[in-house]
Amino acid sequence: MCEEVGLYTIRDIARLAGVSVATVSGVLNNKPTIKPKLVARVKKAMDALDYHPDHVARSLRVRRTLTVGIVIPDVTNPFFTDVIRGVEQEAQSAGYSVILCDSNEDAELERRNLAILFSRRVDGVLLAPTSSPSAHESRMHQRFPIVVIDRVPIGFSGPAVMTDNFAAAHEGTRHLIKLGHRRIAIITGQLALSSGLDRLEGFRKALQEERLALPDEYLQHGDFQSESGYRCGLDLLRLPSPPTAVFSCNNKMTLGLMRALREVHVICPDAVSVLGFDDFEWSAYFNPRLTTIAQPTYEMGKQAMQLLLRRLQRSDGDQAGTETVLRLKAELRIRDSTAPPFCGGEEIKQFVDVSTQS
Amino acid sequence: MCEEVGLYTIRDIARLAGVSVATVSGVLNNKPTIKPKLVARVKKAMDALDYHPDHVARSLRVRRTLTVGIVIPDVTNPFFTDVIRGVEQEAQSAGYSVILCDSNEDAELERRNLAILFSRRVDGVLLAPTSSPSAHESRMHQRFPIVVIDRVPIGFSGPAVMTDNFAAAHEGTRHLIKLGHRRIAIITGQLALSSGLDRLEGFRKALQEERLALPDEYLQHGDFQSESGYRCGLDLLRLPSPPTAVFSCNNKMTLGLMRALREVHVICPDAVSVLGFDDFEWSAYFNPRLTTIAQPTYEMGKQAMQLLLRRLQRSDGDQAGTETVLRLKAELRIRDSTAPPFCGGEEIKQFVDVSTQS
DNA sequence: TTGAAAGCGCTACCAC
DNA sequence: GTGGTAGCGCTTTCAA
Repeated sequence: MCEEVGLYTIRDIARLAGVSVATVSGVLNNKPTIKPKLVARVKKAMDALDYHPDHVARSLRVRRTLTVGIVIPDVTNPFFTDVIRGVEQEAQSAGYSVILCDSNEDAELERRNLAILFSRRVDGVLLAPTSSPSAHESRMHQRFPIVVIDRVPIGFSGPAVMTDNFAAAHEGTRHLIKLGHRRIAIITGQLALSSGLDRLEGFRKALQEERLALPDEYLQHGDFQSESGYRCGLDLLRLPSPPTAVFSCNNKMTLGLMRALREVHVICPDAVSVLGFDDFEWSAYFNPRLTTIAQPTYEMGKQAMQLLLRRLQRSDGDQAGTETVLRLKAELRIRDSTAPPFCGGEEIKQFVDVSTQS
Repeated sequence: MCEEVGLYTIRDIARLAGVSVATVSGVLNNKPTIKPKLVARVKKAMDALDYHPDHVARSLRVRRTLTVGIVIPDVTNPFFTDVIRGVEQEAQSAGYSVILCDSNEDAELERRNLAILFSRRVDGVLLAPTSSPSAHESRMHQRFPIVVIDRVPIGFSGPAVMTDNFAAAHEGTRHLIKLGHRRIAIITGQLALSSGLDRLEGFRKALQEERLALPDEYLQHGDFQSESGYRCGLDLLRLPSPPTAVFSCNNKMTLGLMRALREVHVICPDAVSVLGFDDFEWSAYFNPRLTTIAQPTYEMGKQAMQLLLRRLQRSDGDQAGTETVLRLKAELRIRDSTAPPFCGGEEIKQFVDVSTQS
């Protein structure tokens, strides 16, 4: 029946209020030059018809959509949903809407999503890129402001906000070392991504500072997916001389690693300590409770959106502006999955300060 | 410098290809009446300029945006992100984009989000409503097709897709009963939501079938938030005669419940069994591994989007159509958090068939 | 088969 | 201060 309920236009309002469309438009845009009396009349008419201005028409006219796109590899990963939440919050309060695109860790899909977003004339984009080196060379990057989050492809330059992965990994590794571990392994992410490389480098640095070796077989190349954590974990545990501690570079891989541990009946932290990158609501309920490096996810989303908004503000012109890169500080959350090594075949010596957190 | 890169219009293409704009438009819309030769020429011109048609202008003209909105109470809840993933997938392959709105469990925000989506002239909306009874009376529900997911407010009628909560709760509770539990408590969600009420009813039914009592103090009213699970859990555990099993009606509340258990040093499942509604990737890594009722989340998202798309297809006219309600089947995943009751002060008798799953 | 022109709902300019 | 009107980029008659 009332299918076309409420599809009124500015002209309907104008007619009902007995003014011109220009006046109605003025009211919509809070033009201060319109007499209060008219404003009231127009508003009354709007209320009467429950009028909601057509954002599409407006966008076409003013050449701004008040819309941003966010392209992420996996909506299902709690890391990204926390980020999204921050973005959403910030967007809403600035009057923006956000179009969500899941690129499914697929560079081609990412490219296509960016094209779609361009067609839809979003004002800007937040992008957590896939690892494909070619993706960021797309022409889309010239089309609208992009703020990269979490991870930048090696060689990319432009505005970005992420965790200070180097420092975080360094701190986490130091925690392991202070516990007394000497044989420490790492399961890395893609090294073509800053988040992958920086974490490895922070890890390396901490080892070097203590003159600890990193045998090739302790350096396992993962890809941030659960499966790789599992596979690498298995490889490590089956080594003739397995590590006494493992640093897993993201939440998914930690999951895989824990599965591997369970499968070969290696008890954590008794036989091997586990330090995971990424914290999540459930970390404290694991068996054992997971020691993690918590990224400031929500904050990351907020900051990224704010950064993007600032770019959009700036006269909509020179996007070339400053190439801001924000590095947010992570937080080490020590729980039960890390402990001093258990008679690991080697010297368990020196005072072990478990409570250290610095 | 090249700020305005690629903002070409259909006229630019027409000029370059030496045809009229109508022809270009025809090519864009795959009109079969255009000579292949011209099509080729136009396409070449498009490629040359890397032309991407303005979706905004198109939307204004054809009065369809190929956009849907999804309004959910919490992007951060893995239940919803799995749903979103299903929606996204289905939307992408149908050429739709999705605008994400987090209503933060706030009825007023939900209402506002719906209004914004209407202004943006989305073709339809997927809505996981808050519990406020008034929300679904909004005029917005007359404006565009809405498919409700997960939970419908009591009294709502319209297309919806959700889990068969009654059956799922019934099956889960039977599992507890078969393990030998007699003193079984429940922590419910909002009973003004179908998901809250139906789970309670399924639970009740299973109890009644076995002539088991449900004392008032075993019926704890939660609100699907972690905090309420914690509070209700504490109340239950401090009862003079505490239950030997607790059924928690969603993932967040289960989390709170586990926290309560830990806090009062009650061992699960030795002292009390826990059955949680909602499964997630991490359930199997909890201490203990959680027995859960897994909803078909991804499927729910897919089905909901498909249902919506079908509505949109149907001549864009009679939305009044059938009031389809899909009830998807859940799956009981038995793990370690449920076990036979431990000399709970009462008779532990009869044969206990732990492996049952029917 | 192709092209010219009207118009989607809004804003912004200019004339009153 | 207010109103008439051109035009944002596209689709879609209708005429040629």
